[in-house]
Amino acid sequence: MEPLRRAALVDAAIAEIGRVGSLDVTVAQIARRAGMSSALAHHYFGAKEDMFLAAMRHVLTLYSAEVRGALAVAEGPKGRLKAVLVASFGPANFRREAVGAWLNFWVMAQTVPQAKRLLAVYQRRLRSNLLVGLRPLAGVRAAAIADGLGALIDGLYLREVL
Amino acid sequence: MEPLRRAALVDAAIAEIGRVGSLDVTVAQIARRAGMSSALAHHYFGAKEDMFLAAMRHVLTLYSAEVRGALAVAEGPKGRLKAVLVASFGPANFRREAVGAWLNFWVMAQTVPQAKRLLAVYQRRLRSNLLVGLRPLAGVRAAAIADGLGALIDGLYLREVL
DNA sequence: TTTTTTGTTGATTGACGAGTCAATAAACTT
DNA sequence: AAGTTTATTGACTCGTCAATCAACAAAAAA
Repeated sequence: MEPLRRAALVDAAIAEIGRVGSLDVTVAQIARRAGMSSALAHHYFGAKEDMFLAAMRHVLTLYSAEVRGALAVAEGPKGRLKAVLVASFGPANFRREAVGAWLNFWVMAQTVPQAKRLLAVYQRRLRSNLLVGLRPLAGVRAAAIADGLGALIDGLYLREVL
Repeated sequence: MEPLRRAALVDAAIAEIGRVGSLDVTVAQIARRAGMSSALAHHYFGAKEDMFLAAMRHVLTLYSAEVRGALAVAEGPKGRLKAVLVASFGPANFRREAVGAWLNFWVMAQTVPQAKRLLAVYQRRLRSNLLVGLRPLAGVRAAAIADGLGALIDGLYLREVL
């Protein structure tokens, strides 16, 4: 049961955060959506924050998988670059719920060190993925372009949230 | 007293939101920082949310003023464009506290219609300011570039938050 | 079958926080 | 001086919610 319940709770947490638009989501709400009592949610995740962190990790994992998938079939530098962009704005990342959750994970990163670390990992990986495609095309300027492109992606995503 | 108290509360709210990194800030905290009782805070702003909205309005107003100031002394399209960018990344917007507050206003915009409207006004204005500088330089493509540039600004800002 | 482990919940606790209220004080008005 | 408005607060109410616990059910192990 444990893995099933945990997965259900993680999904429910993402959906609920997305629905409400903030982290002001009660454990009871999440548990209800996942079809169980709030006590059970506490049983599987010690504290609420652990649940949120697991949810964030899950979103990030999905994103990683998508990028990896796209990169696997990409050809040449331009192809690789395009793959990252397509994956970043692919349907999985734009599942209504995930979009709403994303912004709130950002907020969480401000307070919760664990969340900050997760986000840092994601940013490093995005940067490195962009660099692979950019270096053959832009040489020394690749690093600067990757930084700008990363910010642009986040910015466009941010716009989409509203 | 009223205007003084309100201003003090708005400043305290921005500072406290920035410090804590989220909207989970108690009225008591804000009031204490502003040097008064929580009851008094409730006296001047009916509800907590009103205080937050006033704080957001204040930040946005400061930003507007800065852009206007920079545009006033700008010469030519390139100058105007640069003025908007300089103002956007100017020191006022990067006061430690304000930076932290921004992200949370974004979150608030997801839930509170008033906040959404304020943010929309800001985005429209930014876009139009960019367009003034861009149209002479890019003609028809100005609109698309302005959109991208707007997102880029937000994205860079977002990076800075972390 | 008895015992143990796993799954599950209703009820409760304890803390916290927004918003109200009654009361006091100080400042103006008449 | 008496009255009226404005400023201010401590104490309180009421609701909410995370987390715990004791109890029950059901499956697995002995």
